[in-house]
Amino acid sequence: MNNTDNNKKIVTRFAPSPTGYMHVGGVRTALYAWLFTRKNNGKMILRIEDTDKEREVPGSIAHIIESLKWVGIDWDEGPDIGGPNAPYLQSERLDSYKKYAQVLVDKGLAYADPYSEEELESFRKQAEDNKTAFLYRNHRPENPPAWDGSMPLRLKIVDPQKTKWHDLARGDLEAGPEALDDFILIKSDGYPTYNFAHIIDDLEMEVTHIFRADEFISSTPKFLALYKALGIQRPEFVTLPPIMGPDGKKKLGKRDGAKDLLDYRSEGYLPEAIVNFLALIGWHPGGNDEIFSMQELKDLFTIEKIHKSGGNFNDVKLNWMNREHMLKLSHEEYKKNLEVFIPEHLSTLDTYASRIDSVCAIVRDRLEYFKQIQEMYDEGDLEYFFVAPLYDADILMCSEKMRKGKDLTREGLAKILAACKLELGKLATRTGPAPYTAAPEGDGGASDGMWNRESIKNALWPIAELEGRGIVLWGVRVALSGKEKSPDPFMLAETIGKDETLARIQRAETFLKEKLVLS
RNA sequence: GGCCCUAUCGUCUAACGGUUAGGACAUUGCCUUCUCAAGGCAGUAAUCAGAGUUCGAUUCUCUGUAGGGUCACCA
Repeated sequence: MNNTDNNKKIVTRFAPSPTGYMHVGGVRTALYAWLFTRKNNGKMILRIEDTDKEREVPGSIAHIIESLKWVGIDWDEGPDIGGPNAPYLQSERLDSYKKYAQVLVDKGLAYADPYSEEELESFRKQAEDNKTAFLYRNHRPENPPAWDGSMPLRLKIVDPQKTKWHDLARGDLEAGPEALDDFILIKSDGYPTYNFAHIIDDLEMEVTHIFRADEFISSTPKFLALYKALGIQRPEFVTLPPIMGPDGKKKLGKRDGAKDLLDYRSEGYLPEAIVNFLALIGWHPGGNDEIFSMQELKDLFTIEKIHKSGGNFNDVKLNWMNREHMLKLSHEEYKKNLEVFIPEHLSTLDTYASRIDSVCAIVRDRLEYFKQIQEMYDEGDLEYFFVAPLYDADILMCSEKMRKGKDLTREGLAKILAACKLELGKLATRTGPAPYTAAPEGDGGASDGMWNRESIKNALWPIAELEGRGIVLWGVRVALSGKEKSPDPFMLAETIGKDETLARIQRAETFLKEKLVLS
């Protein structure tokens, strides 16, 4: 608090345009600004750049706000909460732009553009034919008409020269005089262009640091010319490297599959993981750590560590990272997140409440994002936890390889299952703590005859050693799950409970015998 | 095409003139094992190219090459 007294308070802004949803590139810009602001006890402003009425998409402002909030980004002033610099919609700040535009007109640094669209187009074509860059200033009207608001207003570049400037993230940058042209300040519809509006707003809102995307580098000379014309000091530029699509060929954009940020929410990604992942495309604190919480990112963040080169958005690694964050969740948090995606068909069953905790624990190692539980369901890998499965004789009988030379008939397997049932029947019904916490290592709970993973294993083991592990454990497991692939039989038995375990083994036994008689 | 930016394993990256160029994801093999998953161990894999500066370049300079951005009454 007291160490920044001598310095000007840091003010940043995130200024999206309401032209649709928010994608990961935009979020990353907001994230860096936010990390920087919060680390330095600054102030963050949310401003909506809605000067293009054509492209505006209704509802996007609310959608953007929701997106930002989801990943944990907040702001001190904005259209939703107000503030001393209100309004925060550019469309409501037209008077300001007009005021500064008039200043420039009075100074002789801005003038009305009298050309029609067709005339402009022919100039452009001319330049193209001559293989030179089109510069409006080469066609600047000698005696422009007075600006009455019906024509576009352009900035007059008086002395186009090479421009040099410093960017906090990119270092020293420069551009030739070709980058400087008489650009439009106010459009003929009365709205300002981005180029003009953002500079006025940043001035009035006293923004000190502009975090922006890579594509603004090329228009920076124009901004600089405007700052100069207005006679004002510019904020610091912090230009972020681009995020490329998975193929690394193109800047990630909506057209190239950049998803709506909120899609990640509906797929069961954790906001912490998204933030962690995004933070590390284009920035790294150094060292070998990769998993960071929002708090850690905030503590570690420095502009100096922002990269210059672009990075790819690789969702395979995002999935890995999401799992890492899922693993950090407490059981209760995990369960809460998971249950959103469990089909109602299952969650309304009588067996659901007593088994879901255990299912959470089993599923923990297997999911990279919560919606994958639905994929499990679709594959038939979830239902058997709650409902007795149907059997397939070929699956119930394990493979030759598993038998390790031993002969096995259906009747033989039925007998083995009967023996397993007998042994398991001797165990007491579980009365202890929830199964997901009752998986003691070693012999804890193994000798007391309680129904848990360890005691189940001990009950089954002698039979498995006698008849062959492959045959017995496979047989019991499939009797419980009905599936070729599933968690091990001990976990399954523990999860579904003693009664259900015995009942399912009985069913499998009967199934084998009946099948035998029938065939 | 003009202007501009960038360049380390397939991908995300570490290194701020001296390292056997490190980690992670992915991939491959092995171990564990009743299957699947998880886990453990191991392996393959990079400084775009060419000049210079330097005792020494991934690191600094230049050229080339490649990729990207931008040249709107869009932001």
